[in-house]
Amino acid sequence: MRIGQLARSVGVDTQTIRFYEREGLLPPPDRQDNGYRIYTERHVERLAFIRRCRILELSLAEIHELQRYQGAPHQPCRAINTLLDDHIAQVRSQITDLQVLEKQLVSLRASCNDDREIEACGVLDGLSEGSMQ
Amino acid sequence: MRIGQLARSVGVDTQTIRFYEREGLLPPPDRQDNGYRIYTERHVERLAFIRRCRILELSLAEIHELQRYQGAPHQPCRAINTLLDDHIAQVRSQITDLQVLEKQLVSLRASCNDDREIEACGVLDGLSEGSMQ
DNA sequence: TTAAAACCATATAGCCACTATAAGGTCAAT
DNA sequence: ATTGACCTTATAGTGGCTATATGGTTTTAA
Repeated sequence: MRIGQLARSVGVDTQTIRFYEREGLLPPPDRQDNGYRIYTERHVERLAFIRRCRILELSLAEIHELQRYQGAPHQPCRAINTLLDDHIAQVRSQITDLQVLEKQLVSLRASCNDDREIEACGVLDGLSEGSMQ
Repeated sequence: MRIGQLARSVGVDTQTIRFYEREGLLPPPDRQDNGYRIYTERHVERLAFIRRCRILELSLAEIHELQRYQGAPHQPCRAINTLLDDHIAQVRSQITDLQVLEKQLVSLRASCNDDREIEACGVLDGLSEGSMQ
């Protein structure tokens, strides 16, 4: 199949496919005489794997690492679990950071109501004063 | 004061200050005969304002908008409150997205324990199979 | 048969908010 | 005279794409 069909069947842009190839995440496929890339079922699976990882917000570097593990099927899989644990920890810390942020924003917002003049705006005042920390 | 002192007093890199100037967030200061930038107390306040906004993860575009409002002190401040409300909504949606993500990751992680071979790794399997959605 | 539409190719720039590097000028102290 | 700390500009890199420009190829419809 050609790049457009691969793109449609996995749900990505053709540009993204070429980008993954350049980044070494997708093996370079054979070419037709006219230079068009020809993909196989393996490429579909490989691309779908990448996409599933990306949905989970794994970085391209982490995906690369996972692909290396796939090449050594008889190694212990602890490193994979560790990679995932680290990623989960990262997501959790992002969540708590954002929750702190949300509280700060809500408290700032509470310092104003609509229908004031900008001069008297509690929000702008909160941002201008060093009272924020 | 020169750029280094401004940077130290607000806690940013000198590069960042020049970057804000290029982006139009910080007004271009006067220069000494040798070309060095000379800053005033106003610049300190202005830079600190930017930094407080950035801590709250407001974008440079949003900060720009806030600065425009500061120039019109007798306009109603509703637009400012709306800007903040939108930002809060955005942060909240990021949080819920990340919470969904965390659940998916934890459930994937639960499909494996350490001490398997990569071939049998539940995590890698979950990523390879289309069972994820 | 020809012309348009749809597809493919490469190369390059843009997004965001910086951060890093290179290459050099200025100034005070030793 | 030289070291070191400071300043200057210009340019490239980060991540993961996405957009644009420019041009070749194939398919489809008039």
